[in-house]
Amino acid sequence: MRRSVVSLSGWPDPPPAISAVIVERAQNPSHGDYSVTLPLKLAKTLRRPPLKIATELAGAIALPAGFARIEVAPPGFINIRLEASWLQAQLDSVVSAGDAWGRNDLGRGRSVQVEFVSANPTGPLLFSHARGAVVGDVAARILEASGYAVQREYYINDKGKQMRLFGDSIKARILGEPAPEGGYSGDYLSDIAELARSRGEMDAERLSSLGAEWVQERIWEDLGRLGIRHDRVFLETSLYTGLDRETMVRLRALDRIVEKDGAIWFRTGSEKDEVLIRRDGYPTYFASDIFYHLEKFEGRGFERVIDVWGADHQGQVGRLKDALATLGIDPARLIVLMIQLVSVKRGGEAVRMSKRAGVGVSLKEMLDEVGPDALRYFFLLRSADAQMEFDVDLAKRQSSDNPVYYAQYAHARLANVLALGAAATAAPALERLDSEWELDLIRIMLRWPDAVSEAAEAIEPHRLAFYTDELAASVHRFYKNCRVVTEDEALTAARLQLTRAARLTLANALGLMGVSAPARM
RNA sequence: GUCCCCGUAGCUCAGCCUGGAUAGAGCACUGGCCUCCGGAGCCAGGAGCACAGGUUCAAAUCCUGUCGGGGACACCA
Repeated sequence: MRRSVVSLSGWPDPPPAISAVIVERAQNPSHGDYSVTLPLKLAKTLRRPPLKIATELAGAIALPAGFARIEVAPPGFINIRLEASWLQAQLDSVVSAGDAWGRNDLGRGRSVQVEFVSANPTGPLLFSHARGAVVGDVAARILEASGYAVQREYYINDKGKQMRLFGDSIKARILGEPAPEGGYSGDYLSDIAELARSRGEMDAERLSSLGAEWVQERIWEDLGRLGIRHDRVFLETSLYTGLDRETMVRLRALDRIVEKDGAIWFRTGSEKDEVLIRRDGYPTYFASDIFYHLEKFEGRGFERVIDVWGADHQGQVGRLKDALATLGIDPARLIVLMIQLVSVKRGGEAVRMSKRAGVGVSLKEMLDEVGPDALRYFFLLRSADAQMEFDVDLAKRQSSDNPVYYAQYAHARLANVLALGAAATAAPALERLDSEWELDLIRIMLRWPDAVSEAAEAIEPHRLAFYTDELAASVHRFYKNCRVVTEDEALTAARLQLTRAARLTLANALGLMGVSAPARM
């Protein structure tokens, strides 16, 4: 429930007399457009019945133009209703806003980086990667629509054990030997082995980069099909050209470094210190994360950084923020979106997801089966911090009544009507858009800018999908109950204007989610 | 054992941050709706806030505890 008056963007300010008190948007249309609960809250302090306070307060308010009426409801609410004419009049400004309808300037040009996917190129993307990919991408889109300067980054851990293991695994595959302990064993290794053979490549290190290159191509391909592109790839190795040493020096100067057992530790201040540099001289993930984030904030100057991480990295958040704070960076500037696990069910059975073993459902396979639009919408219909189950069979079977088609169909219907009414030239009689369906549609439409800014503030992409669903439902009801193109030219023109505004809103909403808005389907 | 996320309708999920007026969708099920812009649609129906305390005029929402599911607590990545 919105509490602050200023965030009711796109809606007229409530009457000045009550702007100073708390005005909320009514949650139930039958209560009006705005509601005030202040009398209930004041009742105790004033030691008077809330209904009396409400009546007096309501009586003292002179409604300015645009407002129809103010009424009191037990046990002490004040409800305020907008004039239909005000709602109708908004259609023109919606239509003329075009693609910009719904955008806001919350970010005021501030720079923010969204780092997401960042899977190592040792195996193709799995279905489980898709959730973070979609959430990260849509978070970036929402921030862009809210006036932030956004950069999308893909981080590759191109140093260390996994890459060596990957090379060894390819080599083993070429030689027809079993994969090394803890190595990779998916079918795709055979393709890489084939490629390596054709090039006469046998050196494990060369094999790992050859394989990584091959896999990364597939990753870009899958992401491309999902409508996702990154602005920049960041290689872990680039952290080790001085930044690592400088950071260690700084931490040491801050007296946060301890050496023991042959390793170098970060003093956390709590019981348990954390290893930064292992006994074998290699930095831990914790260390590279510190270097990396220092580089983001100090090196590149991002004001905010959003990391999209799997829930299994949850333990890392606290200590990374602690280390950043130590280095003088406000940890609130780093926002970590924890993407909870997606479990996959197929044939009524849980499917195990393991990248190294190469089992599980690949993203490519899911893209082939359900398509990018349905896949994106599916993930957006869940909040990222809730675990979810995905039934593959259900997704395939339901592909024609997937929620995404509901929204896309609403858009196609409107587009169809607009094509049909393209020749209309009469002046629109907007005041005749007075049915419950038409006014309801306008009300929902006018909430679109708030849906975007609220999603941006909370960084919760799923809000868009739920808004879109609601909008689509209202569109379908309007379509069913209000025939647009008729003999009545003035009404036709008015409804065409409403149709234009609704189609635009739906298209912008789908567009922000990276879902297509087809004119026919 | 400590920490994080989750527990809302038969199933999959919103709502919780910022407490308000009969708790919302989709799927499934039941019954209606095409002389009329696309039935991938519309209308109607039943059923739910894990449990127990607390705070409050008011709790799905805030606090504490219990139970249940998942995850994290490495010189792994």
